[in-house]
Amino acid sequence: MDVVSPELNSLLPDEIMDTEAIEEAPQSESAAVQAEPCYDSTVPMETDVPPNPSASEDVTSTGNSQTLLTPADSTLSPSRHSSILISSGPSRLVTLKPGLATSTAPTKTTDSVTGTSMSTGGLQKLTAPFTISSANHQIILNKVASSQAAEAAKSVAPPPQVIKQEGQKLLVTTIGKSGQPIVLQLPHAGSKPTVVQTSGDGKAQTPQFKVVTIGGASELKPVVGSGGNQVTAVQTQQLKTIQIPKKTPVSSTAPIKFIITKTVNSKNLSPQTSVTPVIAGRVVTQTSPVMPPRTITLSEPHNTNLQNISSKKIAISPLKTPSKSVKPVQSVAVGGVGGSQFKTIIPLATQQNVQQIQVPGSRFHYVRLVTATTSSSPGQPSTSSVQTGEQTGKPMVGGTGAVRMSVPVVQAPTMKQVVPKPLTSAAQVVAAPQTQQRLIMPAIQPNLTNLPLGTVLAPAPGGGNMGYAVLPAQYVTQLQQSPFVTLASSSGFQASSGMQTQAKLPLNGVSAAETTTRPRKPCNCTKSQCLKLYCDCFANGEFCNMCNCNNCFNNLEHETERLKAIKTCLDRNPEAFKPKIGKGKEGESDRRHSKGCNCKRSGCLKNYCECYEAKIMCSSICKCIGCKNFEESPERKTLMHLADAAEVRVQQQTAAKTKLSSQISDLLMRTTPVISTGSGRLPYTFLTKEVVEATCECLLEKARKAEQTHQLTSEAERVILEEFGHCLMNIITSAGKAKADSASINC
DNA sequence: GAGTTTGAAACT
DNA sequence: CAGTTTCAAACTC
Repeated sequence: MDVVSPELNSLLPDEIMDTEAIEEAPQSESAAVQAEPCYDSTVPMETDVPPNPSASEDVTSTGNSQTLLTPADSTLSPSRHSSILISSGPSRLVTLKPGLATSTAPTKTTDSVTGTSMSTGGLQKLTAPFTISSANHQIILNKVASSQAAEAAKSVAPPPQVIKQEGQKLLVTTIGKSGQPIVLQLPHAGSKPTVVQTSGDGKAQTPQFKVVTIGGASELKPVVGSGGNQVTAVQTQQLKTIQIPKKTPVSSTAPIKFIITKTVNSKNLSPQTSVTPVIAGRVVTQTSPVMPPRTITLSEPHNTNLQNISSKKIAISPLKTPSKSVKPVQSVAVGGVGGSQFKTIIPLATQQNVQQIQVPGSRFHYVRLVTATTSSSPGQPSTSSVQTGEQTGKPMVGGTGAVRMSVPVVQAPTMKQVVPKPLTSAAQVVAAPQTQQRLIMPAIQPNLTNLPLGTVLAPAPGGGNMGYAVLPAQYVTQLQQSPFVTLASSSGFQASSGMQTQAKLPLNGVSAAETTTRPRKPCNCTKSQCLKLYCDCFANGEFCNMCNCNNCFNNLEHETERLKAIKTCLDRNPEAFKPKIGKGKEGESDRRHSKGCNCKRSGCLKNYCECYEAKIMCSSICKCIGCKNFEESPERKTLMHLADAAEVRVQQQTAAKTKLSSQISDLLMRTTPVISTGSGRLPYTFLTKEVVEATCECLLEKARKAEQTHQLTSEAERVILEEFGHCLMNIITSAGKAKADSASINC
């Protein structure tokens, strides 16, 4: 996953900036694209979004928090001049207005599909005409709730984001604010790519899956992320899903998605892409009277090399007038994709949600999904009412919740390349306040051309809770499997101290520490705000999670500060975020400290020493004094033996405890259900009330007989005691018998 | 748990 | 680049 943000552009060193993109990015708008109708109605997309029975129909919700996206024109006829403008109002309304496309987008819109939305009662109307302009290779998602918003979007355009990816399943989720359109730049076969292409050897292109989620209605931000994967098999379809969840709580959000299905003809290698709307998780097929898919042609090299993916670009930029100063354009080049893997996407349809996620064991421990959710409509179930479909746009309320979408994705062992490219040098200076991308970089590389997976767009300074996240499939999958994620996502995860507190909340009666796998130890920073390398969390590119730090800024709430801190660290040391323990020179140990230690008093045999802590020996680059951390060191060997012995001992103890606990539990489970009474008495407890009463009856009977026979008191006592003894024996015998029976039954 | 030690990071 | 300071983890009691 890569993160690119306008702010980051300004923060990152100059060397990472690709000036070529600056020059070429504006040209993409004028790129000519041949639009071809796509007749492939199949959508090879896997999603677990609950199908909406009336997906093709208007869906209404009682809250204003719902996002409505309805194409007025039910026919998404193939258009060669198509641009999609999706404008959403501050009330989480998503409207599609073709008119905006021509006015705000620097593209010519000759053919447009418009959609309208209605508000019923508490619902807000959504007039959602939109246009798909294939001529310009752009899909512009503009969020304009009102005329003012539309104007604002026109006048104040955030820096466009150009994302180029190759063979990478791309998932982009975002929750933008109003007035910020998102333009999806579709590369043209004949047009020059605005972004430097890193692959493409002329072979067949592998399928790509791009999912763009625009959460919330208040703001749309250009965000694009991607991950690169190697293509292992030829695929004939590519999916691009644009998901537009609203800024409403999960329970009331109806994500609107566009599934762009790319079909590559194996014969003529002419890629075709169809845009299919998905409402409330239901794909509106071509047969749908509401939103028939549109077909556009993607300009992609007809590569046959599966290992390389042709250049596909997605430019997400605000609608801005051409006269405006050019805003920075960021490009993401993605490596090849292949194989079959599912990428799970978690929509950001949460209320004012700042989600922090850490993936245990993953190189990138966090993925941030931020939503600028405003008020939510209480009582809006995910299965909101769906109105009958009409040709006009229809509001819909989709199930929010943890909408999960899985698309085939191939693992990408290789790094994808992110090449941020401002259109102009001045573009960097022009910090779009609307642009609230959020950057989350698990491990920030000094050179963005080699960003690791996990890059996330970050918001501009002063930005709200809007954000975008590009989630590699494997991480998202892990996220959903993580209890922590569930906890965070379900409770409006708060960053900073609140986040930490919340993360510690017990989960199902078990402490979070027991149920959540934490990638590392919690930090205890007090003065560094967790924004310096003193903080292990920060140094490892992680958010603080379940830490004990104070005044923590290493969270989503302080991404601006965090970005600055990252920039500062990178300025100071470009290798700051790279692993310290790496492979040494040839002939040396496979693992060694990149910088070496400087220990003076510890003899490098304590955890103060980073080499020793990493369980590696000091190397020639270490500047330690009195080092004892070398191969032949007797002290080291002794320590190693002691450590090994201690470890074995601990393991044995742990195993013994586990075994004992298991046995006890097993024993209880076996006996309790069978023998215990309804009152919950433990097994073998046969001195129940009934047994005691019966015993007493027996004793009293003996007493009565002794009295009737005028026996001596001593004789009566003897008889009664004997009877008591008999009773006890019966009890013991019965208990033993019952135990044996229960054991046999359970076994 | 409080205090000390240590060395990396940050600063000058 | 070197010396100093700051910082948080490791360690000791």
